[in-house]
Amino acid sequence: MRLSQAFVPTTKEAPKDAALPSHIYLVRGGFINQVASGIYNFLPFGKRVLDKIRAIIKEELDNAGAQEVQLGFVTPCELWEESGRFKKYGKELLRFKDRKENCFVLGPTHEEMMVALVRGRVNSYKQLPLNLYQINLKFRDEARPRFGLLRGREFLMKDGYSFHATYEDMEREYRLMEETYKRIFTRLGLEFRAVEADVGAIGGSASKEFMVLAQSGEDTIVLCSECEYAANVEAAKRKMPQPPTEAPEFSNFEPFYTPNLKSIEELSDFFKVHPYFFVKAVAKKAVFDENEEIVLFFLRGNDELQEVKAKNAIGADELVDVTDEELEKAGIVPGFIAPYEQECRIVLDDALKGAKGVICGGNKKDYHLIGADLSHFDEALFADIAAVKEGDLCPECGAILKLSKGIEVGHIFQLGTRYSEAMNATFLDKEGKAKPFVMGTYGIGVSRLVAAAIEQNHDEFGCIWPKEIAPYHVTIIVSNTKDEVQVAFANKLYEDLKEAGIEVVLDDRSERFGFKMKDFELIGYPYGVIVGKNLSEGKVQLVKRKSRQKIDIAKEDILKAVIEAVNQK
RNA sequence: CGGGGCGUAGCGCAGUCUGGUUAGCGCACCUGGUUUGGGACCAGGGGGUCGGGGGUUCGAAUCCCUCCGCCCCGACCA
Repeated sequence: MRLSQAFVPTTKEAPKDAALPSHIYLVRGGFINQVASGIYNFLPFGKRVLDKIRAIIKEELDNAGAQEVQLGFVTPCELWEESGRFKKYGKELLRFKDRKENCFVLGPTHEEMMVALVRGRVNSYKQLPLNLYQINLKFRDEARPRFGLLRGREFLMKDGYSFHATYEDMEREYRLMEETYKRIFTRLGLEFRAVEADVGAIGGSASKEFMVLAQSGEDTIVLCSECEYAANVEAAKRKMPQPPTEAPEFSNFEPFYTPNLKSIEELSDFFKVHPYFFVKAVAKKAVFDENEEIVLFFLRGNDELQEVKAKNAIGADELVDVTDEELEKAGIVPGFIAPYEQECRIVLDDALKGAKGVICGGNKKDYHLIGADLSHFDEALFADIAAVKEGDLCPECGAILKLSKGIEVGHIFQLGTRYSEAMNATFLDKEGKAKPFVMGTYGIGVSRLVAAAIEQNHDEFGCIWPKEIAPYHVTIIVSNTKDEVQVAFANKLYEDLKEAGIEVVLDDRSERFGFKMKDFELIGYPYGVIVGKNLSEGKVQLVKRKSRQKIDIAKEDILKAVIEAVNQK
């Protein structure tokens, strides 16, 4: 491609609504532009990156035996009613009617469509297993789209669904997909982790998320400093913490006057006792399908509540905050809540099992109880509801755990029969009995990967594309387009590189040197060749985008040098 | 959905509080010239329903009402 003819509108300034590096550089570099909230156009270079990611995903999935299909983007409401998700999905599901008043939705995910496709066409265990996927547009009417391509409403996603006769076979496919995903993200040149995840609203038994490590990630992940253990903080476990100091000694179990002292920090100062020996109460309102109730969660004073784990522990749909007024109405004293004598449901964190000689609320304004003993509480009241924090110990090997931020770019689920049962999608097993398909589901955020790659790979000058997904491998910068010798040499090199199968652009625009260098850095081609004033001495320069280092190379050797650089692993 | 902010040329902004020539600046764009190793310079030029509608006023980008769009924090997020 000759840049003099390319549609790559780069700008010096970023649009004011771009905040994250990926958003700023993708817009400034002329890869994408925003059309509406959460909706983006892909310009030629952005489209090339997207297509490269897509091609790698397809190649690896096909290689693993999956088959690509393409489902309708507009899907009939009836299918969603069958699975029960029409009601459950909420406003994110964009619904509309056609001219004949038929109800449709824009597909946010395609479990229903895929089950409907397979249902009736696959009837026998002999036709299983089957893994079908598509790389197609999705639409979710997000309450708050943000971060450019990272959380859009319209986005490109690869979604795959596998169908099996048994759970064992589904688990085998799940492991195969995990391996395949690892190969995909490795080929994309990204630093990532596969982490244990919460299954969330989609349901199912086990799931793993693939996280691209980046500061700006929305997810917090827990990583072991020694072993392979990695988990989303929403699902992370830990080894039971040990007391950080010797336990305080209380001669009695009795109320203690603590005027206006509510926070653990204040109490810890007051008693000169480590927060670990306090019992912290977190009150939430738990919302269920049919009703809602106040639930009190109790933790060690140095722990925080992990809401997803807490929600799962009681099987609630969601947890919402409660006001002090609501608590008082229920006979609870905010700030001084004890795990004793409560009318409402209580849950204690596992770390409190067998706790003795601790300090908790007194169920009375301005009083705490010292010397409390929790060892007689019913086992059933305990659950793992605390957020794993930096410095906690690995549940697998006992080494120190660290926290990191990640961008979720892939998610694999052992789904089971939730959709096949609801939609009556069955096959006949060896005994001739009808059974629902055992399913797995596997997603990759394709357009999100474009942004994630930049979140992880950029500097103050612009994008630094991993080689596999760069829009082009190399740009030839003609320093002075009025210099016919430079132009002729650059043209020849351009043709030779194309001939050699290198993806190359020729910056033949009549711009000055600095302008072209800035564009090179902004767009982030892995390599640049500068054809400039040193050509008269028989030299050109090879620039690596990442290091921004320029190396003089004899003009006869540059072709070989570029080919070597691009092909080197 | 709750809280906050913004909307003036393709992009970034000033002007709005305190109403008053022809609405301005930088970048980008067009023409001519100079320049050519880090987003050049000189001269000339084009481009605006001041988000939409309504109102107040002799007069509205500016004040009032209303609708819309976009961004940020939070809630939410297979």
